[in-house]
Amino acid sequence: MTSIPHQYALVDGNNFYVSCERVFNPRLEGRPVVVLSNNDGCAVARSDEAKALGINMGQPHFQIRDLLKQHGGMALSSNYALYADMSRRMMSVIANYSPEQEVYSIDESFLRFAGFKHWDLTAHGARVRQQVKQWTGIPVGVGIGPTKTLAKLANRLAKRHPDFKAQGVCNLQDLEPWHQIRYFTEMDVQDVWGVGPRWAEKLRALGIESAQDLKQSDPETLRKRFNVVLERTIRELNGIHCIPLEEAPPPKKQIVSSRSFGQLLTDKNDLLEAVSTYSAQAAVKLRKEGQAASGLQVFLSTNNFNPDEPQYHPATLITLSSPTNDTARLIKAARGGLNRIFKPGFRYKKAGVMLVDLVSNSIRQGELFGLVEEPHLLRRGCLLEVLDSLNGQMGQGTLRFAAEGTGQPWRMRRNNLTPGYTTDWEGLVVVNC
DNA sequence: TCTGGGGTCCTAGGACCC
DNA sequence: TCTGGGGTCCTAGGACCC
Repeated sequence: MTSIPHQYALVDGNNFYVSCERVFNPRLEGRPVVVLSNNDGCAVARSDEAKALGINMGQPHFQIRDLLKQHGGMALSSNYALYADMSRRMMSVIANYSPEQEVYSIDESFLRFAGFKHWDLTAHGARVRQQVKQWTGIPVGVGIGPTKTLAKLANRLAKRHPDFKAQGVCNLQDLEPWHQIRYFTEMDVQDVWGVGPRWAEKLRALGIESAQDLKQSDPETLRKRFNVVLERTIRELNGIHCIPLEEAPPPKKQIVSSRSFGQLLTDKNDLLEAVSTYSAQAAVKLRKEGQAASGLQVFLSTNNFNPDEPQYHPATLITLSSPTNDTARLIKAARGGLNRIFKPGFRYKKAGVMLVDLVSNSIRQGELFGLVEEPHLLRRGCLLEVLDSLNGQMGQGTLRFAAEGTGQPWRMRRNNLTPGYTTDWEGLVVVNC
């Protein structure tokens, strides 16, 4: 190959949720801190100090409570409004460093560098890092490589390997081939993007244990034993571009809103309220996406973790007569579904609503027998717009449907929630001089 | 006592059609 | 005894990601 291929960077927030909290509460620095999942269930983000204590991703809160206490640590409820807003800020800073950006997740962004041949990309990466830190307070790691998979791998080195951790940037182009082989050989095959625990186990059984082993495997053979996804990963490890940059997120194919309850539920009315609330939440997402749903699935679940408990995990799909994004219609469908699957005598832990068969609002077909209702539909549309805009300004749930209930005994636990520092006037940090 | 939530893609196999 | 073949669509299950 004569020309230098395009390069990709992966910029990724370190311990993102914890870092967001630390920006506004310096007392969290230097201590083990975890951020908990919904319902304060398990650890979904950990500070370096918490990782050093051996706290794992997804570990239940009750298992680590004492350990944290002993070490002066903290467990915070997740403050999603804060993280989403900090993410938006971080992404907009990163966007200044390339015309092509993919926002891959709440804390990760790919950049593509085409026509940057004469640039020192390592220095460029260092500038991204410095500026994100200065402008948002979030520390990030930067990995650079000729494919997205390699950029991911480089990012992992940047964040974890002692040789790069201090600078926080790793550009694979800077490494001599023998050097690269060493790092790839040190890396467990499961740490390659696209290889999960199941496949790692199967691969190890075939003698493929490191990233280097996988890189040198035959893509055709492994495609037959696994699938085309793993074949692509192998090619990407070898610098062959297979996974494109997605600058605009493709339209969603399904929208899920589900939640474990703060307590086990037996009363059908509580479940009806919960399912109505989840439908309303899903409907908001649906309208933001500019889509309408043709189907709605309702599901219920008892507590999986308790083997002594009688288990019941029903689900049902309701097909709507025409695609809709109207909260009222979706709530009605969901309640109908719940009535179908609910059985008394079980203690329910979780419920959810899934919107499926989504179609774009703009190309949506009129209902065969619905023409008479057009003016009515227009009015509904206006009503929903007002609802969304009011809730957008005043906070979700300010205005809601009666079916969602007022007591909401099933609401999730969030016992240690920090303020909405950047999204709520009440949450503004006050500095006493 | 206490164990998250929201997505995507791929494949195999069955149903159905001609 | 003997019972086609090829194509498409749909679904469930399994894997992955954050």
